[in-house]
Amino acid sequence: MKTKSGMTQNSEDLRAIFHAKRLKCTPQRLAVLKVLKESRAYLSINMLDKKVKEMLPGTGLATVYRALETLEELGLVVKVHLEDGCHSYAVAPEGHMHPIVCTECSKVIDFAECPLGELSEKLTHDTGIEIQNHFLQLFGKCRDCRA
Amino acid sequence: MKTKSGMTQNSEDLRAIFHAKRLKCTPQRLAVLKVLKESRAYLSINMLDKKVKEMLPGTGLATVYRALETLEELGLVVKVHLEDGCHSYAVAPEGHMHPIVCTECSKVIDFAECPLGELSEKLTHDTGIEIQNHFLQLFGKCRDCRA
DNA sequence: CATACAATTGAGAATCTTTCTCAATTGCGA
DNA sequence: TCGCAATTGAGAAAGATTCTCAATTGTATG
Repeated sequence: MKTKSGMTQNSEDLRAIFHAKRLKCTPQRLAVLKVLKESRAYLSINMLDKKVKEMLPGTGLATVYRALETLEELGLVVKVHLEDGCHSYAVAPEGHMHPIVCTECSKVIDFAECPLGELSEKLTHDTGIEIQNHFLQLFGKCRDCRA
Repeated sequence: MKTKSGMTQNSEDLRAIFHAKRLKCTPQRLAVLKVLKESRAYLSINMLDKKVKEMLPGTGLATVYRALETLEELGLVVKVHLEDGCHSYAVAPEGHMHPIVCTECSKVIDFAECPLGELSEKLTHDTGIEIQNHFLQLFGKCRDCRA
């Protein structure tokens, strides 16, 4: 009952998401998503590639790239920018949320209290710029890593 | 009188900034900074390279990369992440500010009303994560580009 | 102002990272 | 089950970034 809006999609939900856009539900795409879901952290392309190959041997690097692109278009995965300028990927949070990334262990905690709704309106009014989008990430050290 | 804390450093200020870290004040580094200051917009490496070569013919691409790295360390320049995942560079704003990037013309407007100070404290308290840093950018369409 | 030295530079090679190509394979609708 | 369009693997290609090294150039020092 709650699957469609809840934390995780089951395989049927996923299948529907793919088919709605005439995309195939392939083991490679599922593997990439599964790896990200299981890790609960940002993963670089190389780490992803490594873990996907463990889960589904033979998967090519190009396929990992392509799967990420597809999953991003479907809103299932987000690309993130790390402080050093590199890219990584994570499962997309539900609803409008922003991630807190632990700088030690790369774990991700999403938070929903986005302070930008009202600020955007104010800025649009003050500056004449029509705010369309924003990108926000926090970096910190999680409880475990502080011990 | 206000140069040291105001909008722009004059050449003497700059010289001091370099020398404080035993770095040379070279025409190449100055050119990269000048191009960024004059453009008032995010510039990709290639655009920077092009404009720097116009200002100081013979400057190599590697030097542009190295200058950006140095200027970033000095806090004079910031690396930014665009929506498509590419990197660009801009002059660092004074104080704690965040940029609004016009998605049409790449112009940058900095704003100072960072809503994250109090939110960070709240999150640290609620989640146990010690927030160290954050990254925030807004995207929108500026007045000129809406006409 | 001349000198010496360490930092910096230019050019191209080397090393990633990401995309593209194309034949072979595989989901999936009919 | 069949046929077709979408997808994949592998490697080539393209792009982005860093490295190497000899030559050059700021700058502190005298």
